[in-house]
Amino acid sequence: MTENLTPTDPPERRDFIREIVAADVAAGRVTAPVTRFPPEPNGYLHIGHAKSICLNFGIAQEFGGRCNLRFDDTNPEKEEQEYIDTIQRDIRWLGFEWGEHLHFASDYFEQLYGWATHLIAGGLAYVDDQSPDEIRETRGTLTAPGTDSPWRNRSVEENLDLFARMRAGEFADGQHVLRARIDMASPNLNMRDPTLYRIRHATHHRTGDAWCIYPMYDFAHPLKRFLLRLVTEGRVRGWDDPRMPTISGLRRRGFPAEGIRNFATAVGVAKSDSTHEVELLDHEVRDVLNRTSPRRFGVLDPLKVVVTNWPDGRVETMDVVNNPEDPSAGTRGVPFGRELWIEREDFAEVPPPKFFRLAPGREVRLRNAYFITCDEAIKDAEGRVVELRCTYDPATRGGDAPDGRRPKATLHWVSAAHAVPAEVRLYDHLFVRPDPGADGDLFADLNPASETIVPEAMLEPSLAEAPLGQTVQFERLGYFAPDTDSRPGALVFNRTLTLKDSWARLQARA
RNA sequence: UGGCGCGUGGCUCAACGGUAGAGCACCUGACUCUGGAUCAGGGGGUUCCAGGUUCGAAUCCUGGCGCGCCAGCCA
Repeated sequence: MTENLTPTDPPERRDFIREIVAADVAAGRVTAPVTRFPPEPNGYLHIGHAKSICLNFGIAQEFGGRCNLRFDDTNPEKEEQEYIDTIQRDIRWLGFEWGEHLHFASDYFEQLYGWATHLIAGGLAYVDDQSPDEIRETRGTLTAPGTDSPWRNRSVEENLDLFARMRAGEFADGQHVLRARIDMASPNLNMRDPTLYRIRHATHHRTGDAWCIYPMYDFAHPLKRFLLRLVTEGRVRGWDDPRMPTISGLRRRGFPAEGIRNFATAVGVAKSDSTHEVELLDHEVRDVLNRTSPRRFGVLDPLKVVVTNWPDGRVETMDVVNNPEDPSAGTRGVPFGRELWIEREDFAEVPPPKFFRLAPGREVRLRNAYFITCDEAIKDAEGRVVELRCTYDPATRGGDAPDGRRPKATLHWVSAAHAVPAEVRLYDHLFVRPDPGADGDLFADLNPASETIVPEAMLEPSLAEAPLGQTVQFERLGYFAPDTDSRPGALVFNRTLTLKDSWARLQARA
């Protein structure tokens, strides 16, 4: 037997569900809660599932109980083994474990069938011969009651016989259906004799052809179809596209599991349906990444700098801190030479007010390297700046001046002779509005600029073997993660998130 | 012209009959070898409206108004 989970510290404030569980435990009604996460294996898990996973597994953990993973696989036409595998991988990646408590609704088909038989025997269910259209027409409307099916009052014996023959495969799809006998006039549409079983001659991914009738379930889940369409119609790179709000997509984009868990905690549990600003997720993710991600230098839009007083061919290795938030992360060597790449937007020929970076005649610090002063900007025939001629101050090695002078800006840089090129993919919101599809056409709201490809960014050489799963910070730019498309010699990075940028905000206001 | 759920700062939510709070966002200052991070401070609410119960109502009651979900042989 798998042991129950070890209790962890409960969150500071309890939501109403945890209140109920705590009260039940205190009153001795239960010793340890058993929760469940019941996905249907018809797609990839998304951020909404992540919240549910954190809730159910989280409660189990906090109270020393356990959480069952139960697949609701009752629709053979939409479900696939691939989804079962990826769902399990995603839950584990988030940091949760169900041990041996893995279940499938399909394991209980026989039991479910038995219950259905009992309902029939008790007069609570009947076999209906109406067509789907007829059933819809007789269900009534929001304001008008439905009407009884002509088959509603069959004898128990006849119902039992028909239901057994449904199972035996004597009928075609749609010929019969098993319905609960409740109230066709109920103001609650869900109570107007809901369908319990339908005939589906299809091969189930687990039970094969053992069954041709399948039970119905009564949840509702708006997102699924929505994401599926994006995938099947080729609007994104797949279920794990970094723009997709799936767990696999967030992981590929570089979001850490801890950030997603913290988000789930932060949004808490409300009784009503809730939506949340993406900013909150971003905030939690930045909070984790700021503490944990190694710093690296990468230039997205390279501008050549030639250090004219630097001897040709000379290379120095600068000692650069890996993470100022975490001294134990140590330092690394980064080569520095006569020719460098800096970010094009870090130079302005005519600097606007409050622009602190490089400009003709101005001195800046190259992070953990030297101070440089721009002497000249070289332009091509169209007047575009193509190269900067600068001089460095040998006394400022490491980034500090003996005379104590402090430049107003510190720039990231990459040695041109050692740089490794990489494709970098920048992401923006998948949709141009928070309620995509509200006007009826989901695809009309797709953001055409949700992905921008930078074909040749220049990265420091240590990034040449960036391992998958490691999100790094490109200093001053944001967080980046190697994409699954990345190969040695053909690196691909995803921008996870930008850093907050008060200069960009200033510009946006102007 | 039905059922269920819900209306609290810009956003998402707390407050469970006893001084309306938090996080995010925003603004200001300090600090800084990332215009990042961090720290300190600040602006912001007739709790949808109208009645009622109560010493006291965001909270309970009544009636409005508004929003969401529900009419698959999907889950």
